[in-house]
Amino acid sequence: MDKPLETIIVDSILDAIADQRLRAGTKLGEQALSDLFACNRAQVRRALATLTAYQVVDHLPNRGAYVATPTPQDARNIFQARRAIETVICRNAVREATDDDIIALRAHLAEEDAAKGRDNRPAAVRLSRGFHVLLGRIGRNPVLARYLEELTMRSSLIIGLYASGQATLCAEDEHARIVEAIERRDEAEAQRLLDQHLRHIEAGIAFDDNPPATGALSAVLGDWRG
Amino acid sequence: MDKPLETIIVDSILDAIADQRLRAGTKLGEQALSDLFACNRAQVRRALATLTAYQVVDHLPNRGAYVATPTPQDARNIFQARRAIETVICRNAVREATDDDIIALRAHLAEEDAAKGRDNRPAAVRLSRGFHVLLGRIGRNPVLARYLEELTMRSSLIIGLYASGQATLCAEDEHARIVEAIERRDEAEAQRLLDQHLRHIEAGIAFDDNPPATGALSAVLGDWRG
DNA sequence: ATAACACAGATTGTTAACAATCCAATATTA
DNA sequence: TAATATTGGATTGTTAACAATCTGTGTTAT
Repeated sequence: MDKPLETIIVDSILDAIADQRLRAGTKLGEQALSDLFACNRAQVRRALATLTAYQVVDHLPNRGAYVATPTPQDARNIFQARRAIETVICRNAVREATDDDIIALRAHLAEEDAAKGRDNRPAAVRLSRGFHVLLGRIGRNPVLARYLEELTMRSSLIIGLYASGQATLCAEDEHARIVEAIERRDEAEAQRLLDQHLRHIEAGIAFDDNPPATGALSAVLGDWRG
Repeated sequence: MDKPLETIIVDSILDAIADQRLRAGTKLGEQALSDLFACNRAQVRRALATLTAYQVVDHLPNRGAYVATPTPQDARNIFQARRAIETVICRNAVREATDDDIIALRAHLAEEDAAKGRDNRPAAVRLSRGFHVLLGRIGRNPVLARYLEELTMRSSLIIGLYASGQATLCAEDEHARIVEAIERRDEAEAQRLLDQHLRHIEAGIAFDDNPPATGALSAVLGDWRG
């Protein structure tokens, strides 16, 4: 079941963006990527077209592809969209979560807790997003889940741009309270908590400083071989 | 301001799908498309990658690209997503619609009415979708607007598949009532009417018969030169 | 010293030829 | 006759070479 290489390239870059290893504005050179993934430029080119369609990459004609740099206005729109979508996902989750789903959620909370205890920020970032993505899967609507994945990815870019320094990760107790509400099948409360949670994240963003630093591509996209 | 050709190909195909000129399941051969748009296959290939990312095209490895064929389950998910997204768009529209926006909405209603009067079904289909897209623009959130465009496109495929015969177009008086509510700045009522409108469309779909007919590509994508 | 210009290297965009895969029609065999 | 093999044509996937464009550097002229 070897996946097509183009999929691997896309997923590797998406993972790197979600984990904040790839920062906004980083150039994604065709040659660099084809070297990294040991393939020809055509495949890289198609992968970049896909990522551009996902709006996590900006493609400037004759200049190349860059990791998208959301503006503050984008950020507001993205978080409004997240509230619209995640609210419904959350309602679905309350209605349709199985016992196994609840177990998975609790396990995830434990992982988040552990990562924060170990002061492992990269893991904490990944797991923080992972909570929302997991909720998306439990919501049993792949259409909404996919949009949520896109939006959480762009949220990672936003947080990396405008809140890199502070502890702007999802507060884990907010996640825990949402899980409790889902377990109680308290639809209204779960939705209220999630909406508030998203507003907290958005409020924690400072729209002033923007350090557009960029790192070496090979260091960041190292071990893509599953 | 000549657009890149890839964009023209993508938009042409999207327009054809939105207008129900391209039906679900139609094969999009690379050779046929490069002949039609007078370009080489590489550009067609990237355009198809973009359309695949938009989920309006299915790409089967070594077999080619086909216009997506949403399942009944897809349809339910898509309409739930539309309700989530369009409800928020509608609220935004009520809050931020300018006088010019209202004028544009009324003009659109008139066009819809005229097309229906002339029994011009292709135009009616296009304008019916156009109403929702226009609402999306007035909502002033490009992120939500883009998702809505994707979803209305897929809705066109669904209606074409499962409700081709009947008069399952948006009832124009429902559109009119929504505009009136927006004009009155009656947020709750506008949202209620829109939600109901979407439920009506969904209810009008019969999930039994599916005629996967397919037409000639050149007849359908004729005049792409702006 | 600054600004405009020109050139060289690097990067993206395009094209055409070649390889691999699939599909349908025909031929073969029980 | 029905099921399976085979074979030819068509379609997709890959590769490499070539053209166009951009970026940065160094030069020249004011």
